Amino acid sequence: MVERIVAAGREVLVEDGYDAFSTNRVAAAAGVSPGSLYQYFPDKAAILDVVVDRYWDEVADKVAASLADRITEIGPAMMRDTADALLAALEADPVLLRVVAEELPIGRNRDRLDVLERRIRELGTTYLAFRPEVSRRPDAGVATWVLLMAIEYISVRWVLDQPGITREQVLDEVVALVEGYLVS
Amino acid sequence: MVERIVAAGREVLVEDGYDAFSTNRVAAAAGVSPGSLYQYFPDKAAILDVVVDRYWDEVADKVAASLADRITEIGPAMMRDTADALLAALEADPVLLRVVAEELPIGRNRDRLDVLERRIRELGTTYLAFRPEVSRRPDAGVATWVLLMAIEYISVRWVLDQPGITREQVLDEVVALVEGYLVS
Amino acid sequence: MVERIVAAGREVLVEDGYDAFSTNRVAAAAGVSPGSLYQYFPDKAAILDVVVDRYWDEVADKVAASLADRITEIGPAMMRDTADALLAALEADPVLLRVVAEELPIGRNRDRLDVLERRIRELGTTYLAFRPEVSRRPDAGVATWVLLMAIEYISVRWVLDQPGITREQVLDEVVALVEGYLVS
Amino acid sequence: MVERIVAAGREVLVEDGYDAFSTNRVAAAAGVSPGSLYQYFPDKAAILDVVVDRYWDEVADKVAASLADRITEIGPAMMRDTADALLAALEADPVLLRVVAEELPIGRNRDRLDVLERRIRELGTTYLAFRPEVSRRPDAGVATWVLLMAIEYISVRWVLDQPGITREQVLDEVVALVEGYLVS
DNA sequence: TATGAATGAGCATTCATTCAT
DNA sequence: CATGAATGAATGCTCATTCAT
Repeated sequence: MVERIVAAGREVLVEDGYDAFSTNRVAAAAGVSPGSLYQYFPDKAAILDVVVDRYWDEVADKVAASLADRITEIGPAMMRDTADALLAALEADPVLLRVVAEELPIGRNRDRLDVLERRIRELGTTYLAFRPEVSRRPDAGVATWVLLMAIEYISVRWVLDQPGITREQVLDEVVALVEGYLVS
Repeated sequence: MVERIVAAGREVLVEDGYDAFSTNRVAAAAGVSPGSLYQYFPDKAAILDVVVDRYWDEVADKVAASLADRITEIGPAMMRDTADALLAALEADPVLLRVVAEELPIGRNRDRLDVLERRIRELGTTYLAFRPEVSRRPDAGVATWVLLMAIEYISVRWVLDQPGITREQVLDEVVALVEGYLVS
Repeated sequence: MVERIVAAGREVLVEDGYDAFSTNRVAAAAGVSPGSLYQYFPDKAAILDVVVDRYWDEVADKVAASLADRITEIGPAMMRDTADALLAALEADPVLLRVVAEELPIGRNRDRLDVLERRIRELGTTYLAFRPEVSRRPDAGVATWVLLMAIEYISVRWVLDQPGITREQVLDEVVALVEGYLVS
Repeated sequence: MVERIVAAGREVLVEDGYDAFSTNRVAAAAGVSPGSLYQYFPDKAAILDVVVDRYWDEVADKVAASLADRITEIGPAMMRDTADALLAALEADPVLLRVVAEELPIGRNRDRLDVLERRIRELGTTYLAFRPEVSRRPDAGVATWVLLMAIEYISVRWVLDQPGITREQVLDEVVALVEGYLVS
């Protein structure tokens, strides 16, 4: 039932945008009565939270899967593949990405995103700490955060704004950005 | 009167968030009747637009002013000062920044931000085109876009999330990011 | 509940006139919340429509009932009884009649009235076609329309304006009008 | 100035209907400020009253003019010409007629119409009183009222509803109605 | 006189939430 | 558990009217 509701919520979001994300609408899409929603979720925001969480989890899982495949490698190729995986993950559902990234009152979702980011950050920090030859940056945690922000935003904006740059170019530039940063 | 309304709008936004930004609320804060709002603005969105425009204009003006002072210089120092100015501009009203960056249905503001970004992008593109020795990146337009996204988001997130990184560090890292990227 | 709302709507109309026919007013009179109105009616106009439809249906039913009783008869007596029935139907709620006939933006009701009129017109046309000896008028459809308009308006205005004419007189005159017209 | 306002009011009514008849709208159409309206009229309704009065006066004048030409004649021809004149007067501005007859909250205008009707009624009454051979109806006042209502409404509805009846037919039928009624 | 900015009560409508069934 | 009718506060916006200039 939770499944049904979450799926319906995502459907509404994708097909009609955040403005249409009303409890009645979601309930109707789920084929349940509005009252039933409140048996599984404390309020409307909670439903939205789960939908968005799921989305970011999907994205994270895809990137993580790619990362797992390349974890032994080091250097530009790994970076490129990771960025590629991120781009692919974001391109999988650009409509939902737009809603999530541009229509939502993000205050609510910030926390969840933070969790995700913290996870990646720890990963990167640990990685850089164990392979200090990769980076000349003084603080691995800081370096990871900086790169995380940069890559995240560049990827999202590229998918959403299509700023006249080819996919290959973005990947090249992201690699250059990371490499250049780490060695300086 | 337009002033009063815009000021009241900003006040409401800062003190109570976007959810409280209702016409009645703004009118009350301005000490006017709701009807008077419509003598100066076609609808609620128009008021919000002006408030947000003003905010980004303030930020842009501050960065531009700093840039004007350092225009002759080249290299890391200029970059650092510019990033510093941006950070300072964002730090001036972090509460409003949070509302503008996280609570607003950004669809509205995307256009405005695009304008701002396009302006900066042209500036950067031109600059890099005239001083090719500064950059090894193949496409000046692409390079500017990449750096713009990265610096913008890093700055905003640093101000909003205070991720346990000192101000000096962010500046150092931004400079490193830019320098490293351009030379690679 | 639909009943409650419609009854409340009629009440408001009768007691306070069309200007007071606001959703809040009707909801209050029905002892329901304004939101509940919209569970049963798409908008305010729909409520008004039903109230007015009901009224004209009542009038039509009363006249039809009288007509059914006298259908075998022919001539002045039937005409007089029918006019009597119409007058009685209109006199049943003169306050509502005034509101319906004089305060309403009739555009809405024109269509409904047209339906009613067309029904009667067909009746009359058929009747005259089958009993050509009753009328010398060349076109039964036209004759019915003419009489319909005349009787309708004379009756309504007599009830509403009370122009110093007795009830018996109006009936006499209506009969004379119809008889004289048909034989000339 | 009163002229300007009344003309503007009529213009608004004809061009945009009664819903658009707001003080601001009328003031704008008159090229005056809304405040100025209240120097010449106590309220919005008063403006509307004058506009509508003027309209009915125009109609009445035209009919009266026709009547004056034919006053010596007696019988069908006079009746026909008068009905013709009324039809012509109503056809002169069918848009305004529709607004006046169907969109207006007539309550206000009933009084004015009453005046007009009383005037005609007196005319008819006197006429019939002086030429008793014309009518067999017992009460000239009543007879005039009855005919007045019938002709008025038949004419208005014919112009507004165009019920598939030719102009010649209406005139024929109106004459038949009057003649038949008076001799019965 | 003429102005027009200001008013503010009022409107139709929505929707997250509740609770008796 | 599930329902869905009922809620009612809140919304964006209008417009007849006033009054200081």
